Amino acid sequence: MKRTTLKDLAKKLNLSVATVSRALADGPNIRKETKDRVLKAAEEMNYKPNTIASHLRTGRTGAVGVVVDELITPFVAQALRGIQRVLHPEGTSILMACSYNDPAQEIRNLQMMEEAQVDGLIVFPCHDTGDTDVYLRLIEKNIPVVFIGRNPGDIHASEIAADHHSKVYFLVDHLVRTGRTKVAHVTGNNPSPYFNLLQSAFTEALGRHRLTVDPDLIVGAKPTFEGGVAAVDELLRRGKDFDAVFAAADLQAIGVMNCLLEKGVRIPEDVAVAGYAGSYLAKMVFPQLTTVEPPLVEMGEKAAHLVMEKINDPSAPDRMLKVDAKILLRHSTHGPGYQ
Amino acid sequence: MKRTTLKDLAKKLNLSVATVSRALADGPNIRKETKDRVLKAAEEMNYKPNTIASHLRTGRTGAVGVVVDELITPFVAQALRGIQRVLHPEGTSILMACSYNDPAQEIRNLQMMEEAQVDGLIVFPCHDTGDTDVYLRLIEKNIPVVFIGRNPGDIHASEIAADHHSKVYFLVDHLVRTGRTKVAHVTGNNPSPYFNLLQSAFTEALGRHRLTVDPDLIVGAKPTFEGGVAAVDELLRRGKDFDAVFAAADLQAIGVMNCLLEKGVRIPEDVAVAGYAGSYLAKMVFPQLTTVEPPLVEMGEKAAHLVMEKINDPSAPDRMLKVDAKILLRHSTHGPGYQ
DNA sequence: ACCCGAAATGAAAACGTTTACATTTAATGC
DNA sequence: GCATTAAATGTAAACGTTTTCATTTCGGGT
Repeated sequence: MKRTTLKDLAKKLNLSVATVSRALADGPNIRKETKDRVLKAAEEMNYKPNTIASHLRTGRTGAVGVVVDELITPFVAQALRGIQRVLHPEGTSILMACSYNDPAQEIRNLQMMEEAQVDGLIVFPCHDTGDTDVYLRLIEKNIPVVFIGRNPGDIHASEIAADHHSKVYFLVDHLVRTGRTKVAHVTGNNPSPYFNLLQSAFTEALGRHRLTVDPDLIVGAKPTFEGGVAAVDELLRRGKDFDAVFAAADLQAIGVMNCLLEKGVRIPEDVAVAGYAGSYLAKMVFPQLTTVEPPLVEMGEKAAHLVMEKINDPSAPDRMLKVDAKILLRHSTHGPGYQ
Repeated sequence: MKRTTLKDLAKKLNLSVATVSRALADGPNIRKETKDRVLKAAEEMNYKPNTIASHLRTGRTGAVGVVVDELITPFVAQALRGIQRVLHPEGTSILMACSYNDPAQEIRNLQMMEEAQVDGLIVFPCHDTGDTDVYLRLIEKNIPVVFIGRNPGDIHASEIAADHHSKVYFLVDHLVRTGRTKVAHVTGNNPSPYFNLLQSAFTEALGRHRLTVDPDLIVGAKPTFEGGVAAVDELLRRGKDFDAVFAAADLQAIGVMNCLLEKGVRIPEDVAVAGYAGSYLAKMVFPQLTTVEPPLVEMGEKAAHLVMEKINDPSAPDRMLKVDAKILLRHSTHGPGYQ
């Protein structure tokens, strides 16, 4: 059986389509009594508004696109929780696409979002950023864009970011203060503003203790478990001694740990391992991993709020929100005995 | 500046809207020459079809809803990869919603999908299934539904599932053959068809070796890391000796491992640990976890194909596809020396 | 040159809302 | 009781496609 439309309701109630429409949108200019009549009939005839028609008329799709760099890590998963928590109650749905850390795919995803005519976009950019033209086009089209975690290039859009510098500084400082002098750093496989930022904080923290960075103890690797394993192999190949590893990504740190343990190295007695931008994964390994955990759910919520704000009021200004990441000192850097 | 419409193109080219539309949809009944003219003009005027209008006319949204039970585990993440790989090239977008293992949220998500008028649905049902009415309503509305992993209740819809029984049987059999006699089992916190299936295979495999199941060695726990930790605490509290643990979920198994290691228990020397329905997470812990890995990407692809098939031909039959999960024997059950 | 069928194009309705504007009804003040 | 204004309802256009049906154009066979 066909679905009920406003027309059907109107006919049934001897009203015009307009009044029925007004009765359902609870605006003014409608008599309480007729409103009730309409609501009752809508209930009876199981009326469900055709959102597509509404979209055509209003020029909005009620959907926000979420383009993520990856999904395997809980990073995005957690943030999505915050996003969904804000968006769904507002009746906004989430159109998702994953880029799998491939800039070309990221661009395709954005184009798809453009075609789907989303009302706004929340983007977790890939580490390696490609072309930024799509972003500029979207922004020119007045589609609000909010970045989480990174901003590819210098795009004029809202952004939610953690204060990486101070956190990395604290973490590395902590490693040195607890007696480590030969700290290795596993960074990204390609230079990016993000990884460069972490590395400079790393360098700065060591410098504070009059330690110079040994280039042989800096190794680039994919931000994955396998990257961490490969990084350890590379470090060992280089033959320089190290008593701590600070990895730019948690998955790397976990790979580092696994590889070291495999080779009989004790953690943290022989080598301390610290990760970064982690999540509950860090708690699942043994020994549990010291890391810095951004408030992912909160970041998602903030991003969602920002995008909704801009959707509802296109003249709203772009905003750059800083969030405070939590430093979690655990056994991978100081063993169970540490206070 | 306003976006270009068919009308604009028609006016510019002195054609009717109809012909322009036909030219762009590459059907028959259009002269090669005019088609080229239209295409050229469309390019020049940067014409982008208004998909919303098209949706209204065709009654399709070009979106498939994906409702997932959780996101933290790579389970769904991997399957999504398969889904996206199939759907995106067909121009179908993915409307996502996560239920966070809350049946009430699952129902709300499904309602949201219904309102968004998705063309079809792929669902990873929660462990605890609530009301199945929504499903029945969706199916009655001729919205194709494909389940992955589980089928909540006995709903007449397509389904992609792994052959759990034989895999669990194999795994438990393997534990016994490698010398374990007191095998504990961590199952779900609430009885569900899925967990019951695993447990019965577990019982059957032990029975084959004339081992009876000690009810004290069966413990229910949430399918999470914390659930695994709690399960070990409970087992130790009960005081019965055990030399192996088979956990129904990988996160549980990892929690079990972590908790045991914390207490100085050696894995696998003292206790062997096996998980189930895992993913690359199992490879990240130390020692690496023995588990059964469903072909997640493939399952996602199959689900996507099934849903598209049914969207394109509503009379297509429902199908129940079995996939073959991979058994991964690793160090958590037999140590590095094992062949 | 004429007719016929096929191919190409045009006219217009339809999809189901929302909303500006016009009209009717009700309420208020004198 | 009548004018004035506000509230409630109706009319109809619009959103941008797709598609049915009618019309025109074209090519080929006699």
